[in-house]
Amino acid sequence: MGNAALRDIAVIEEIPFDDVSGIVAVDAHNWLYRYLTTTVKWTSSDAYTTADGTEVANLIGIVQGLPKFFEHDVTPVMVFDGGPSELKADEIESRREQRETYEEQLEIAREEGDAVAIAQLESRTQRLTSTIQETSRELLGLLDVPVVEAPAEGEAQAAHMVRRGDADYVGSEDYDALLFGAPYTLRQLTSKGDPELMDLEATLANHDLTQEQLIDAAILIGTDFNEGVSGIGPKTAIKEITEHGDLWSVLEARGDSVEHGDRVRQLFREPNVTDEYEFDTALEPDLEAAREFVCGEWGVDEDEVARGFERIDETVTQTGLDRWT
DNA sequence: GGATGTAA
DNA sequence: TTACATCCA
Repeated sequence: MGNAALRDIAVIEEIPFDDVSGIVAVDAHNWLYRYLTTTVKWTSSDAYTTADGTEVANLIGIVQGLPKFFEHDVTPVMVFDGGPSELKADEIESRREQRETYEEQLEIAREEGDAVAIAQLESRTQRLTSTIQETSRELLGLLDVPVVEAPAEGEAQAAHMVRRGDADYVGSEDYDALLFGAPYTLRQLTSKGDPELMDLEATLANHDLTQEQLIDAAILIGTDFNEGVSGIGPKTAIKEITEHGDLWSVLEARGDSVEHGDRVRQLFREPNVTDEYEFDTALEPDLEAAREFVCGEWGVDEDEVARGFERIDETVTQTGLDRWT
C-alpha cells in the first residue's frame, strides 16, 4: 500500500498499554491477516491443517491474539469488511500479481527443500479464504466477542463507530483511518510492547489543515484508491494544499491531474457506513464450546491454543471485562 | 509493511 | 525531497 507516507504527516505517539481502556473497533481483516501470517510462519502446518488439507491457522491466531486486549481491559469489536470498492480494483490486482510471484517462488523453494524460504513464502501467500472468514466469525461468536459487518470498508465503519462514540479507538495498522476521520487509532495491537496512538485532531492542528484538506493532500500523495501525482510526497503535498487551498486548485496550478479524484474524495469524506449495528461488551465466552470447536471440530493441536484459552479464562471469565461499562 | 541506503 | 531497490519480518 502506498500510503505509509501518511506516517510522516500523522501525529503518532507510543502510549503505555495501561493508559488504554474502553472499546476498540478493530479492522478485522487487518488484524486476522497479521495473526494468520505470523502463525503460519512460526507454527508447524500440522498443527492447523485438517485431514483434507484445509488450513485454519486463523483459529490459533485468534486464540493467541485476543488475550492482549483482555489483559489490558480493552474490549475488541471486530469489524468485518463488506464488498470491496471498485476503486480498489487496481490495488487488489497488484496484490494478486505479487502473490502469484511469491507462489511461483514457493514452488521452487519446495522443489529445493529450502525450509526457511518455504516458511517465509508461505506466510506471504496467505489469504483470507471463505473458510477462514467463516471459522473466524464462528470462533469469535463462541467467545462472545462482538462482530460488526461493514457495508464496505471495515476501516471506514470502525472510524464511524468511534466518531459516534460507540467505540473509543479504531484498531488498525493502516494510516488511512485518519482519512476516514477516526479521532484516535491504535496501531501495533498485534505486536509485542506498547501500541501507538494516532491522533487526528493533533495531526490537523499540527499542519493547520482541515479534515478535507488532509484528504486532498493524501490524494496528491496517493492512496489505496488512487495513484497520486509523481513528484509529490508528504512535504510537497502539505505545502501545496496550504498554498492553494484544495486539491483542484493545486492540480490546476501545477498542470497535473489525478484519476477520479472526486470519487476518492467522496469515498473518504462520506464513506459507505451503517448505523445498523449493536453489540454487548459484557462478554460471556463459552470456553468449552470454543475449545471443542477449535481442537475437536477442526483438529487444531491443543498445545498451540491451551495457553491462549487459559489467558482468556483468567481475564474475561474470572475477572469480567465489563466493569467499566 | 518497516527500515535503510542511494540516485536524481 | 522523492523514488526506487533491497533486506527483514
